[in-house]
Amino acid sequence: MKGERPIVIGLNAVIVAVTRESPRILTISGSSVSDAGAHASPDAQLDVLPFGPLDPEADRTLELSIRRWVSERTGLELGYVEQLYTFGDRDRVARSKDVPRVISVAYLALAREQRPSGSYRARWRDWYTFFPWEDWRGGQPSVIPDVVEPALATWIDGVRDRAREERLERAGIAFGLRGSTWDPDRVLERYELLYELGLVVESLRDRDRPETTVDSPGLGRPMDMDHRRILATGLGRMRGKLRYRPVVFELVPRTFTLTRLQRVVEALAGIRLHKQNFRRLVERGGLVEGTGRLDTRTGGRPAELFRFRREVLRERRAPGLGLPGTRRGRHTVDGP
Amino acid sequence: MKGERPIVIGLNAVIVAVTRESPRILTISGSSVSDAGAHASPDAQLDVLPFGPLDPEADRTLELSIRRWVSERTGLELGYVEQLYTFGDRDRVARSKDVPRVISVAYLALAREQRPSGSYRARWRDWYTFFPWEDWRGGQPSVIPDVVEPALATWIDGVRDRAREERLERAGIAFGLRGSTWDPDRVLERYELLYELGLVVESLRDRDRPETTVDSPGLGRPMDMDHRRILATGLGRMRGKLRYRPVVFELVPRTFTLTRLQRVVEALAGIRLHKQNFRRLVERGGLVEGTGRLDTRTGGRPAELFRFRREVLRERRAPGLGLPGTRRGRHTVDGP
DNA sequence: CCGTATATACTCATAGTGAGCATAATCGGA
DNA sequence: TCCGATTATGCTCACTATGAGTATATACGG
Repeated sequence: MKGERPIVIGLNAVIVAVTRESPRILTISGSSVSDAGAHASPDAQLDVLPFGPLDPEADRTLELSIRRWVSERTGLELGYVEQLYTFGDRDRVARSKDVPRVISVAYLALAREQRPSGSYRARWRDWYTFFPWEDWRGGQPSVIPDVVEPALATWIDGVRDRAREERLERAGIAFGLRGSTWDPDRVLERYELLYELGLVVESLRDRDRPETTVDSPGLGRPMDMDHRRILATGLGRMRGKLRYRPVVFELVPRTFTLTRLQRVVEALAGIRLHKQNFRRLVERGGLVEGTGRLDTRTGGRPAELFRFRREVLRERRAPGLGLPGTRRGRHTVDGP
Repeated sequence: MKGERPIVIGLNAVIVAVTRESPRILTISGSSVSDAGAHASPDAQLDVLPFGPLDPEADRTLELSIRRWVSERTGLELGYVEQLYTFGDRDRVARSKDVPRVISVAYLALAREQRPSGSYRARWRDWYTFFPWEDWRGGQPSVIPDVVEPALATWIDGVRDRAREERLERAGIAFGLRGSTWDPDRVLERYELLYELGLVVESLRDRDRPETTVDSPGLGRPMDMDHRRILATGLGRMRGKLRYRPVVFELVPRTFTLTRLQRVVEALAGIRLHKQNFRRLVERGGLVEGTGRLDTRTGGRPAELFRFRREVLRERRAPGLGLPGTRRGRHTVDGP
């Protein structure tokens, strides 16, 4: 019969900021995770994303709830906020039937980086700490040839015929092998594949015993529960969003040089962009306008300071920064 | 204090099919709405989307839950399913504090049309019944100049200066006025604007008394609770998805003529497409392959039957049917 | 005042896209 | 049998977007 196991609902936030060339997310680190909710793992070492229960009366909408409690607990005022995904797998928090089923409505939020305050043990972390294979700014990360590809090869050869073909194809698409292009957006797909392969600590933990916290070689810092999966979802969404909405501007100061803007995009997308084309895109696309002022601290020739042109929102249909490879064509890395 | 008002969680489905040139959604119509859940309005006339409570133990994931209960109640086997959005506004079901707060996780699903079976009072309805202003296949729907535009004008002139500018801009973007292009995807934006204007019956009901069920002139069939908003979200998502994922093929038979395929896309997008360019897109894009067989029942020259090329999924990055206006440029209607 | 570093401008080849013209294959009736 | 209507299919053209590369401008430190 239904109705025996209670259901609780929580809110979850993936809060993104960028410092210089480092994309960051807000995490709650260390031990007193249990402050955050009733259902925390006993493991004291793991990070979690900010989350908490939903107060059924306090706010008119879920988004307002998120904004309020992030602000109350960390002092951060969020800029752009959008609903990310609702996570509700039966065993995502615990496999026991004695523990309530937790449905988490996750939000993606952008903030200009500020030091978080408050009693909450919040801190910013570079998101590539959790996903080292996602940062291609310096070329292909070494974990891929060293660890991922061999593991994929074994996995692929574990079955035959049709099934083998499917694995081959899936691995190719996810990691840009065999003539496919590396697609920065497929973050979740890659994480899930690594999870399936058992390369990611969480999958061992979920399959075997909670105590398993072996450091997998170069495969990033784990998180508690399914929070790394939530984060992967958020990172993928963030990258996708970059393409067709001018969201970067939520992450940079009011005026900025084009190089600075480019660095922020590159940090998020995890790839290097062609400088001249980036300028063209952003200027001719009407996304920015010059202020006439210059920034002389750049090293060489001083750079003009630009600002975001809000008007673009009504002019163009989908103003974003089309990352390369939007159509087809291979992406080449363009050394720093 | 929190915790006094209970929270319940439900699942909600927007199930899409296309019959000939009519895009349809599955609705539960008529009186015994209360079968579907504990919290139904007393009004016997209104349609709802299929929805029900979540069984916390039955299925491993929410998506499996949706598939199971749709199949149990209507006999439909769903094809493509994706999570749509989670609706959790405090007063979405009732304003009273004595009624639990209902969080609904909505899914978008595609099905080839079949007659629904089972005790559930399910039926297909053309979705333009609910959104008459969204169907531009025969040119601009008359409600827009007749009803919407005058109402927008009044609304815009209700304030001054900056605020007026903002309204002007918002209306322009949503309905493609003042040099903006009609964007088929902005379904939710338009619905919400009409709701704010009070043109849509639901907004009167929510503001005043539940008994208000006046037929608004040409502004479509209302639904119970916020289900029409959910539907608008689904329709918008569906249209967006068309652009970059080959989802249409879930809605057509295994083989089809290109004209038939085009009609289905047009039905969903609510606009007419340029025939030759549609062919080019779909053929040269590698989305379909000819079967060699012909369909002679088309009237003029027989048309070749095509099938979907699954392989495209691994070849191209984002294979969809880029509707016109993806970049900029005005969309022209191309009379039937 | 020269080398280095960064910023900005311009060119070129190619691919995608909106629009329209031209040709092919069927049918029903004159 | 041939013609007009009807639908399918093929092709051209202009224009824009984009990936890539070359060239010029303006600062700094010696």
